[in-house]
Amino acid sequence: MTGSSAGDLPPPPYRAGEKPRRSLGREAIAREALRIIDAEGIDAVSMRRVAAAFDTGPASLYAHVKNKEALLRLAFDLALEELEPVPVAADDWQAVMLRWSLGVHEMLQRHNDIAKLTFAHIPSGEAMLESTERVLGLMIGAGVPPQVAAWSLDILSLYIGADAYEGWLFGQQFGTDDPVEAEAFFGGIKDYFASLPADRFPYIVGNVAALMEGGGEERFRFGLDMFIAGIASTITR
Amino acid sequence: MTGSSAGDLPPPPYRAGEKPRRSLGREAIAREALRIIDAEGIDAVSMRRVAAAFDTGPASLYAHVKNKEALLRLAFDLALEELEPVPVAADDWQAVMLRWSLGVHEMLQRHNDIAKLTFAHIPSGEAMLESTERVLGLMIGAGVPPQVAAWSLDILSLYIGADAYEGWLFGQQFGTDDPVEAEAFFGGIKDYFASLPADRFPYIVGNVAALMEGGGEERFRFGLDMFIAGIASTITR
DNA sequence: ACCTGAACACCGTTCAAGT
DNA sequence: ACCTGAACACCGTTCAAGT
Repeated sequence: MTGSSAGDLPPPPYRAGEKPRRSLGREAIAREALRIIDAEGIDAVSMRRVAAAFDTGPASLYAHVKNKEALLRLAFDLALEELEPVPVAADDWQAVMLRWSLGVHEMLQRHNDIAKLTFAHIPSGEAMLESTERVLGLMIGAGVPPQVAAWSLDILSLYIGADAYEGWLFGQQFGTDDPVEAEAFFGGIKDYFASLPADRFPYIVGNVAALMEGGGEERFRFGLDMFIAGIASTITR
Repeated sequence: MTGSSAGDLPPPPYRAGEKPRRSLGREAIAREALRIIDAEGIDAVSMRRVAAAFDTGPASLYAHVKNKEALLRLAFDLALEELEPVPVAADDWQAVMLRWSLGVHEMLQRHNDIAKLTFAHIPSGEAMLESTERVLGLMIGAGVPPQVAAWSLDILSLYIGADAYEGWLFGQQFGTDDPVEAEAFFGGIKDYFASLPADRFPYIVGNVAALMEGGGEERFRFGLDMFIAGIASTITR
């Protein structure tokens, strides 16, 4: 029997915490925050919990990020990097804009309530700047007045983020993604509208179906189409 | 000297806490929450602080409201009551819709970041139901397809709330309402855009002014006008 | 039904002290 | 520069006990 058989030896003390303790750093911290957002949403992110993933206390994070808000912004920037670049050679600006909008919307939906972080976020990442440049160029190239193009980009971003965030909130109001519960929730609202006195609220009562229809993707697409058509109408040839 | 001269008597003990201790109740609690929102914003509202205004502890509130979220919703409903009713006899639906939108936007701006509570809020108050009925009626009466009218109302509300919320957030990013600080903040962004390599980002660099112009009310109005025009274009006569 | 004190299980951030 | 334990000043919500 030699010392090389370590099977029944207690682990040496300096190896007790051997699990590959991840080292800190801006990106590692932001990535952990994004992981928590994906799993449980923004409210589940706390400095303590992020720090715990690195086997340390919350104070350690402050050497890398200014505060919690900055950490969440970094996590959002990571998510932005998932976006596919806008194709360079594309002439149909309306189709490009629609596809880009749907892509952003889908990305936001993949990350729980991350859309809440889109508000007042000024694009600074490389990828976002490039998308902005492309879409702006396509619009102006097609004859959209520059001021209209600039405002349209802002408003479009606002609409995409707001719709994604609202969609998440509605999802929260009936626990899980259970479609049965969703039906019960929206059905309850429908019944409420339908139960209003028809003499005082004829249009609401008479259009209950339309008011509840396609609360999700369909309504979003409708708004998108109408907005893009609105931009197109500003082109004077 | 009779007992009726109370000037030099110590206050009787049962009058020690005489200050007219406000009694609890759903509305009183919600009104206090709204007061705090107006003064310091939503994040300043805490169960403890609201309770303190009634000289009691946070547990007392739970006899009146389910939880903090419900309390904030009640506060928002109070703010909604400030809205002026949509005029009954009005034929120009586009003007009515524009005025109503601006009214809601202004109300939200009066209450700090209360716009954050507009997301996923289903109108239930008397006043809001009546506005919905009127605007819906005006649109449908003018020939807008019911489904378009219903979706448009949703999207319009989303846009109004999102813009107001984003406006508040931008206001936060430079401490107070100091226009000098605001100029420095937006000037910094402008300089950043202008400093990008012009060969890679020709459209951004070439349209810095348009990208920064009228970040506030002007851009909001533009989006509103375009959206209402979009609705109008769905009328087939 | 309404109200309360105390407790539970958390927060974000700062600070002095270490390396 | 980076990391840490401990502390500060808070949170929302629950619960047993009171009226």
